[in-house]
Amino acid sequence: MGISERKEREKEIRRESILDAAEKVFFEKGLVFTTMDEIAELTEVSKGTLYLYYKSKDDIYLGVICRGFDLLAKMLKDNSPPEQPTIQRLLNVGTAYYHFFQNHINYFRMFSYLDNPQSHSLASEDMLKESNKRSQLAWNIIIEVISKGINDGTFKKSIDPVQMAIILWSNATAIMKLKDRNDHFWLSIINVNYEEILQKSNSMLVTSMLTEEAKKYYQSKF
Amino acid sequence: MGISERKEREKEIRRESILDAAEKVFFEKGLVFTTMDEIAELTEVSKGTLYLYYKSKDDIYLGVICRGFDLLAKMLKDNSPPEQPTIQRLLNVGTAYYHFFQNHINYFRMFSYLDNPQSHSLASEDMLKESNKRSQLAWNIIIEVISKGINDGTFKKSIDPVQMAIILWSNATAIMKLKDRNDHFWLSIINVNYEEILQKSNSMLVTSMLTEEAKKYYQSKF
DNA sequence: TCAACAAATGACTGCGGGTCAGTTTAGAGA
DNA sequence: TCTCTAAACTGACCCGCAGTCATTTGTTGA
Repeated sequence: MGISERKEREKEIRRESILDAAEKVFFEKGLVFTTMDEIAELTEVSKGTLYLYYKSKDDIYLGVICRGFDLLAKMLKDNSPPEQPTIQRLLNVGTAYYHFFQNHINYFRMFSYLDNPQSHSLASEDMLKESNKRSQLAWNIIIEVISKGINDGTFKKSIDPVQMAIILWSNATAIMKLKDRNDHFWLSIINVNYEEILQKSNSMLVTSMLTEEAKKYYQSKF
Repeated sequence: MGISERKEREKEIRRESILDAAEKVFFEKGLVFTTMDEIAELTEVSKGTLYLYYKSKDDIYLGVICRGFDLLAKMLKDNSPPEQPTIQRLLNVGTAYYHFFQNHINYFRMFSYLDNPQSHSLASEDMLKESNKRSQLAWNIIIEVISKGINDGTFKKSIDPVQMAIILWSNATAIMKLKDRNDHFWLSIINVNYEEILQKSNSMLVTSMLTEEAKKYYQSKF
């Protein structure tokens, strides 16, 4: 009989509807200033019910973060079709990340929750693993592109794809975070063009990856 | 009469003794799990007194962060005496930062508080400005080194010192954060040698800065 | 010795995450 | 159609903690 399956589906729907509401409130107020009562009210459910579906406020937060990773992975994937030349793919991945940053800044900001392991004590291990799994999907896309580039002679053989992915990703993330901080808060060091910095640092790093042939071939790009 | 001066001094001492205590607790438990009662007890003072000296828990946290910046700036400065060749100075600044990361990891971790502007609403603007001022000291050291390198022909004229400082610093910070996260928590992607990554990315970036002459002269370094 | 002022105290308040005893609902069996 | 039971749901309540403030303690200068 399909009853237990239907129940399962309904449960899933409720889980999602909690995330729908939570997302709205988190986007507006951030983790600290969001209360469980607000989420409950917007979900049209009692506070107690929230705890039937998620172990803690932090777990709900991680639930929303998972959505962010899924969206990011999708954007990266859609913008780096395998038929393009490798270097174009890599540049497109970078561009897609920047678009994610611009158009889904709320998700982007939520990600920094994961940077601060002190706060994790409040989150369940399950949700941490889950969010980690989702983030892995995004990583794999870049790693795959770099690997392919090494095989097809675009990038130096000496490069380790995982290492390089970490370098490129970290660099981009760090600079976008700074940009965000300066866009919305006072501490701007004066006029710093972060988009330009991102461009420059990225091209420095990518250039160092290229083989001599690829460099000749693509030098018009830089 | 020197009485008001003495009082002033005593107040300063008390302010510092609060930070002494707070530092211990924060280092051990982190911001979230530290209570004002604990800090009060360790300072041997009542909770109310804490609020005579600092506006909030977050302000005390920022007070400790300021100490971290002072220490960092000192370490960077001590390790980059102006008489050294520029490139050596820049590399030494990098090494000093890494030493700071290794030996004063607690301060390093506290810095990420500033990355998350959402949490700032609880901190007073005064303390935020103060901590920002202290961090500026560290920035200035790198900017100065790079500027000098541009003048003495080590680095390309096309480089903007502030931009380059941001790039180098962001890169190093991001990778050290990842290393920290992996050293102490589960989510390690497997065997990733972060020290090597730091080395590589840094040398990629620094190499791209060098003039052709400097490259020839120092190529043995890389 | 005392008035006036400053410093320090700790019981108290308010808030919010999390709990759980009790209520409602929905499906199974008669 | 009418129980009966288990699962879903509820919201009053608990507890820990940041921050407050009326009161006490200490200091200074006359």
